[in-house]
Amino acid sequence: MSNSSPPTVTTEPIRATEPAQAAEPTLLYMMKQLELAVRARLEDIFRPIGLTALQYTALTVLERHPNLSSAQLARNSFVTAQTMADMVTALRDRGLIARRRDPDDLRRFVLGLTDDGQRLLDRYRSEVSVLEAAMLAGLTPAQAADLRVVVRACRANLAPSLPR
Amino acid sequence: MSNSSPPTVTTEPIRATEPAQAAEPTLLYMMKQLELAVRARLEDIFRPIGLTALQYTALTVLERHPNLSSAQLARNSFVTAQTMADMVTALRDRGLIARRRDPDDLRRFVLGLTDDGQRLLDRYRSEVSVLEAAMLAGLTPAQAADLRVVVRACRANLAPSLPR
DNA sequence: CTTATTTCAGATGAACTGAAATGC
DNA sequence: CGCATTTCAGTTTATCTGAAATAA
Repeated sequence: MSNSSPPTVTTEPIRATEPAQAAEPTLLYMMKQLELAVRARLEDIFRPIGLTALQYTALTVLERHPNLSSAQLARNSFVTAQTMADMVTALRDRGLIARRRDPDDLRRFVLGLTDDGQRLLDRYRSEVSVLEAAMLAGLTPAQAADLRVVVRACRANLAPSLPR
Repeated sequence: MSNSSPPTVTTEPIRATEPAQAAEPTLLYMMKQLELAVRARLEDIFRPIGLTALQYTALTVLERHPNLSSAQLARNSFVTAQTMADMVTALRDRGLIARRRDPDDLRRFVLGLTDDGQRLLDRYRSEVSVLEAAMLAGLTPAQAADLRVVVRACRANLAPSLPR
């Protein structure tokens, strides 16, 4: 899609008034902005090796929870099973993950990191930690610890079905 | 793209080991999960009226900061100017925002909510507040207040160029 | 019989890059 | 001149919906 409507020089319909109230953004908005900033930094880190932030995230999930199926991973990431299937294919083609049939449920393929995948995570762990540290700069250790607890609680409130 | 490689029943390359360590997700990951959950809820709220979460967010930004240009709005949202131009067109076509030339810089069009746009925000404000409250359920008022402060600090650390 | 998982196929929309016109 | 903003044009890529095969 491209832009369409003519360059009408509208003069009236805009609400003229300036910063009426002090303009405090909602917490939801600030969190979204923060997530966007984090994601941009993560993309910067992984762009050189052609990995998206979502793919990197999937690898870290598989590190903590091996033997998930692609469908489970999809629910975890709020995407459809078909979308995750494509991402799993990409990561398998790069040799970062592999899969085998679940002996207990022959419909499922369970996923896991390959040695290459594990090495990749090991190689970038410190760089990601540096990013996290940069984000938390200036906070007291207590504030940082509290942030973990509170974010976990918020996540549980809104997505109780998610593991952990 | 669709899936390609043959259904190779891989048996070996998977690292067999189970939950080696206690598997504590990184703070970055938990925040991403939380943001995904929030966004899914926002999409649920605004899907009935055909508004994306990004579009709604743009409206709230214009409410707090009238007279931004499309390019400024783009930088705020971490998208290109072209992408934001399309979104601005969509919102103008729906009559939710309008624009006029900036008298001080004739290259720019400054944006603002129309009365319809303002009414839409007013109509949904309580629903979004309910979502925010649901997210914060079970937290003490002090924890919730601290979350604001800490998120703002984190955002400033990673995106110092952003307004506020 | 119903449901979950995977896979194939196609459609859509949201984002991008490149380039031009205009004005600072 | 260089830079910012807007706009036009085309492309890519990620996501979706729909449907089928297999197995619980």
